[in-house]
Amino acid sequence: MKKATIHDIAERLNVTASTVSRALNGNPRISETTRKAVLKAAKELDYEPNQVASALRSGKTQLIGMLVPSINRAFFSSIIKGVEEVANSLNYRVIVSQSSEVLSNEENAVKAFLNARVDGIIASIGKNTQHFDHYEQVLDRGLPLVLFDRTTPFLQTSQVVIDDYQGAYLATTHLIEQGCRSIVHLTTERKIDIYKERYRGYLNALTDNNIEPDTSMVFSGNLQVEDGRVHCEALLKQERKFDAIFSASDYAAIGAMQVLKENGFKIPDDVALVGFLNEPFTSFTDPPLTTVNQFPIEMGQTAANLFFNLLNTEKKKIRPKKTVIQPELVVRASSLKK
Amino acid sequence: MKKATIHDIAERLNVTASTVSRALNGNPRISETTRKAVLKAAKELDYEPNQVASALRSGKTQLIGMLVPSINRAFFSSIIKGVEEVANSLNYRVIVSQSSEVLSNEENAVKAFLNARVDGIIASIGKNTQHFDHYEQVLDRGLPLVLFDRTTPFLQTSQVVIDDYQGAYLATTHLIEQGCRSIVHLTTERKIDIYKERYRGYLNALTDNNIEPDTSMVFSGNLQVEDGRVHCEALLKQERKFDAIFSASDYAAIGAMQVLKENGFKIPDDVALVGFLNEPFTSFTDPPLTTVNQFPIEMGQTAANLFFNLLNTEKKKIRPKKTVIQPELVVRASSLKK
DNA sequence: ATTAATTATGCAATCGATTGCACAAACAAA
DNA sequence: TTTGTTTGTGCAATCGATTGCATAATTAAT
Repeated sequence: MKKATIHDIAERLNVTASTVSRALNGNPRISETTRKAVLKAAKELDYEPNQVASALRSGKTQLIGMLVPSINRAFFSSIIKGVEEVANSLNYRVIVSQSSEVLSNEENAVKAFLNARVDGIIASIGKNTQHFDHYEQVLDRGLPLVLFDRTTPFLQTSQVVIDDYQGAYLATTHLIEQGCRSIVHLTTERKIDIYKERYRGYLNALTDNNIEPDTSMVFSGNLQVEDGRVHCEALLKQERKFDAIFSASDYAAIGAMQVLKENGFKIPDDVALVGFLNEPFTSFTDPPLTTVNQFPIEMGQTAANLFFNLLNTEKKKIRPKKTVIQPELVVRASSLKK
Repeated sequence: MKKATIHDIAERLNVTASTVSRALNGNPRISETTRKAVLKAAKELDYEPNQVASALRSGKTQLIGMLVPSINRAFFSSIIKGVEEVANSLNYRVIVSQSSEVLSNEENAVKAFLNARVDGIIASIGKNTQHFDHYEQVLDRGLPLVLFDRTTPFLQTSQVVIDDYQGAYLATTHLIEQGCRSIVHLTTERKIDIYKERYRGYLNALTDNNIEPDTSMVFSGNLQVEDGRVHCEALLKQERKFDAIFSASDYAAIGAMQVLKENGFKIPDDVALVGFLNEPFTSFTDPPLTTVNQFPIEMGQTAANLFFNLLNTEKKKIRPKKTVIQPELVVRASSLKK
């Protein structure tokens, strides 16, 4: 049994498909009588619009392409959640793809989105992406493009980021307030801005509190659990004096926590710890890890709102907008002395 | 500057759009000469097929609707990841929606998928869903439907689940092998099969080892962290003797772990702990939590494979297939004595 | 009663790709 | 030379909804 179309409705009422289409879309040139009849017939025939046909004619698919490095990372899946919520409420659907941080995947995903004729794209660029031609194409076609978290100044388009500088500044200041003076920083060499900003926040918090930054206290790696372990073991081996670690990632912070505990250090009394990301596991460590909340769901909602802003703005009047979300320091036992 | 269509290619080569279409689709009735010319022109004009037009005519959108209770839960986002990987490699895209365990959301999402004319649906049903009309509609339309994790015997369609019974059996047996005899079980009243199966696995492991099950050792709640805490506190208050807890969820296990540690119990020596899910945080607790891995990414891949199986099978020959994934006990320090 | 203005609907093209059927050209067989 | 195949393309309809323009029907104005 096939789905009813507007033609079936038209036939039953002895009108044309045009009339039915207009009636269903609330066109004011249709009489109230006809409109009611159409709506009634539509219900009786269990009519549901075919969005594919509609999309072909109107050029609007009601689809948003969403590209993330990895779907199953807490941060990204929460952003997807936020985007989905807003999109859904406005009758848009979200197509997700992942780049796995590989440029060619990223390019292919964007191309696939364009072929699927999405109405626009929301994306976070890969860690190592330096070419942006594929995104330029999106803009050239006049499609809305919103970047989140990992952005680039090379693309003139709306973006949402958190204030990484502020997050790091808050974290470091908090450690100082807890009496720490020798604060280690775990970071990465990655070219994306977010880590530079966190590093800058760390440095400024130190100098603002009259603590001389010491570059030998800054360790660069991949920010994974193992990196945290390695750096921390190196610190201990060198018998360096330090009373706190601010890690640009929760994972490295956990690695450090493990090593510290294994070596009999008390957290936070001997060494206070602060991470970054507010990964779900941070509240389950022992002690629970102080970290920086990036509000990923809200970030997703914001990205979606920016998206619809672009979508509803005349092309000529579009002015890219950058939204900066203020992060929140989540203070837990790993840094709270006394 | 508008996208080129097959008509533009046709015009340039003085052939018709039919020929171009056939050439691009590898129809053997097109001469090699023409095919090459078409391919060349397509490249020069930067032609990309319009999938919307193709979808309208062919009835295939290359879209899969994927419905999960919540996008940002590790288990579900990993399943999405697995589905996306397979789908992507076969040139399909995945639309995601979340039900938030609310029936009306579930119904709306399915309806939205149908309106978007997806080629089929992969879904996990809501915790409280007892009506399946919306899924029946999918089947009535002859669309592939694959259910995963949370399924129902009321729908005749392919599904992927893990062997919850076996997971629980392994977990409980492991505790017994570690010398435990009084094993508490944390579960839920929910109507979905998975918890019943885990309970059954727990019981059978006990009786198979000549341990008399004691229903007063079984606690039912929501399986969240707080529930684990509450149940554990109750146990301690009643001064019940127990030497292990097998929780049907990692969250409740963590709650219990917290309470035990707060009360000076040694884990695993005084009480051994095993959870279920293999949530990412379980490796970061202290001690790390023994748990049951459900292989969610593999489950997603399997679901996708079942989906394409259905898609490529003649309607008449379709025989729903149930795939059962064998879980793995991930033994960590929370249960490993000595 | 005639004209003008308004209102409701129909006609037909369009979006871009696909496909059954027809047909011309080229070639082979008789 | 005639008939029969094979091969490569074209024609035109189709998928279902949308929309500019035309027109019929109704009402208002003169």
